[in-house]
Amino acid sequence: MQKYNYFPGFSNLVSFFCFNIRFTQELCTFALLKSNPKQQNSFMYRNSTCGELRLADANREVTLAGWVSKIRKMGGMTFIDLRDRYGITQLSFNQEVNHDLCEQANRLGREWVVQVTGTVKERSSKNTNIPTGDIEIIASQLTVLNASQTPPFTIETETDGGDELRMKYRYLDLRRNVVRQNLELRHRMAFETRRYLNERAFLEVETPVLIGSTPEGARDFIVPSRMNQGEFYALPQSPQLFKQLLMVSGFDRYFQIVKCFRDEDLRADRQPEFTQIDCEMSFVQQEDVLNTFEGLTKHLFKTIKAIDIPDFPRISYADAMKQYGSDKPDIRFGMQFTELKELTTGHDFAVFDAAEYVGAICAEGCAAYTRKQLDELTDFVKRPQIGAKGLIYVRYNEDGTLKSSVDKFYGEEVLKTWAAACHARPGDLILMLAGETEKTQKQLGELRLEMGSRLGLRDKNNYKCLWVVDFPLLEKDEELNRFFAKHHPFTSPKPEDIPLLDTDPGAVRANAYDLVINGVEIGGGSIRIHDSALQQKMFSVLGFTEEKAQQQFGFLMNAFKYGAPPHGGIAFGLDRFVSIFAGLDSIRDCIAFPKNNAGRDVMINAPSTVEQEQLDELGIMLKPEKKD
RNA sequence: GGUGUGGUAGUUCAGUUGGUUAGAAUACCUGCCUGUCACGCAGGGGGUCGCGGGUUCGAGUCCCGUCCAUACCGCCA
Repeated sequence: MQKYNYFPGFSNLVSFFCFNIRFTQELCTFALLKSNPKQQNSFMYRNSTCGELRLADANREVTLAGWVSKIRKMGGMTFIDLRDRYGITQLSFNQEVNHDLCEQANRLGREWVVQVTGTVKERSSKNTNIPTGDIEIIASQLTVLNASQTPPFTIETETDGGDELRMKYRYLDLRRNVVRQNLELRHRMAFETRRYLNERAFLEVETPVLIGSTPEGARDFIVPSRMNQGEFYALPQSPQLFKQLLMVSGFDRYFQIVKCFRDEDLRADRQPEFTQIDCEMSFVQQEDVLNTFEGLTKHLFKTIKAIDIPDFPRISYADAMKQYGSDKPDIRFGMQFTELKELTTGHDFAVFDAAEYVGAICAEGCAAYTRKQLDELTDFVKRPQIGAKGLIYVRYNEDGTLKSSVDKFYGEEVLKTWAAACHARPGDLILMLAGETEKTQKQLGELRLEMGSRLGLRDKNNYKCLWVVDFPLLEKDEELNRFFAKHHPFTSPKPEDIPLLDTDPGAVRANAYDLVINGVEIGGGSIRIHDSALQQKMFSVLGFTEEKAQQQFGFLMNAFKYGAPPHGGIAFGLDRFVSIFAGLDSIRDCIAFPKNNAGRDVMINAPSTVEQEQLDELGIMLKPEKKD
């Protein structure tokens, strides 16, 4: 319903033009605005943006273009908030000064695209909430570039739209300040990453997106090949093999900000296509990689958020599991585990006596927790997702007395030894879980995070970085009774652990490392195997036959025969990195067009069925739908 | 594949023990208003209560199924 067509016959031409101009401008403005905002003056639709005019510009005649954000009709006067990417500028129309123009302004609607020419004037009543609040434009000419339907939700910072609707109309959602700012942050982080790596002689090299499928790791997205019927490409889960080949080629320092694909179920922090800052270096050891990318991380914190981060602490995988029950500990707060197995056995309490592991955390100042709060915590750990059988607590009261849920079995003297082991003080609450070691540590880790949240110890603006090192090389799948690579099959074992490959593969540690920020795994990498014999050995431990290994990774092992340098690398998840910087709970908010929980793009409705003709060309026949 | 939460006006939500014509705010439309900036005031339109079945004299409300959304578990080298 276009009430006013100001350009009958011309509107298509105009919008085509408009698009081209805007597009060119988008590419230039970021750099231009920094150096000299006035350089934009020569563009055809506008000579200023809605964010730049100030009191100093008073009496200038300017032309702006943008979207009608709000109209306030006062009777004889009308005010319009005109919005573009750079901000909001108030347009002022006065019936006494220009009756027809004011009438024209009154007929505009939200989100109409207009061009306005007028004079910058100091406001008689200023708005201190916006940067342009000291001035307004006394309009002399108004052109409607395009009308708009009423948007399905308000395009404001505090929108009334829910997530589902915002995703369906993502192009409108992206007009909102908060969402656009997330993408601007993403741009700056990618830009600073390129600057930092470029200054250190890294080359950005593009690697193919249509590659072959490999059995290890996540499920591949598969692309049928028309020219090779019955055969399929796969989309890369990472450019892993190619970046290693680039090292063999002598590129020495490679990086790429690159889309990667994994056909697995989604989460708030997992999308089927995501972006990695993918890096590889030659002639380096673990220490070199950690220093280089600790430097990158510090550079980003410094340049983007103006925060100086001290040197990152390091923790071994084994210690992380023992102290935090997680391979990505949130070290914004302490509350490390205390093992109490020895102090709990021999008191006829069957649960503890039978348990392989008894662990405790000490929640400072929580001794006064009510029955209800303790029940909530018990329910929390008993949820199927966590799966603990129950929760034992010990209150260390302010008066120094101790009270526990297992008083029947343990006297106060024993409880005191627990409290001492946990470094608990009067006023603290000790929470205990028992059971099989690995499982219980993970459960206790979840409880620790929950307590950290409840106690407000996980401040989004407090950043704690951590290297987790010495990951195990292999992980045993108990069901299949075989080993899988924990990182990937090209990760090198620690030299001193190589003999264990034959005797105790599960105990072999890898030259692998993860960067963890505030309990989020931001990046991970390893020093690779560069010796074809060791690589062959690795494949055999992983249960590949020689033929199978040759078939899947033959090109890599062949390449290693032609002078592969020692090399290693790392990959950062850009989406997660940005969402940590932006304080977001979900990576979707820093992705322009994300997928929903079911892997759908609800805006363009993908995935979708294809024409029979397309299937025929590919030689693909669909299975009939299952009928039960 | 599993568990939890949700689905009511364009939108965000409320809706009591199952009981009269399903409400609020906001958005939208109309009128009034010359300094608003969350403008204000008056009025108006707007509903297949996700869908299907069942229980009941009677279902937005209870039961079963199903679809959609979302968080998590499995999965994610």
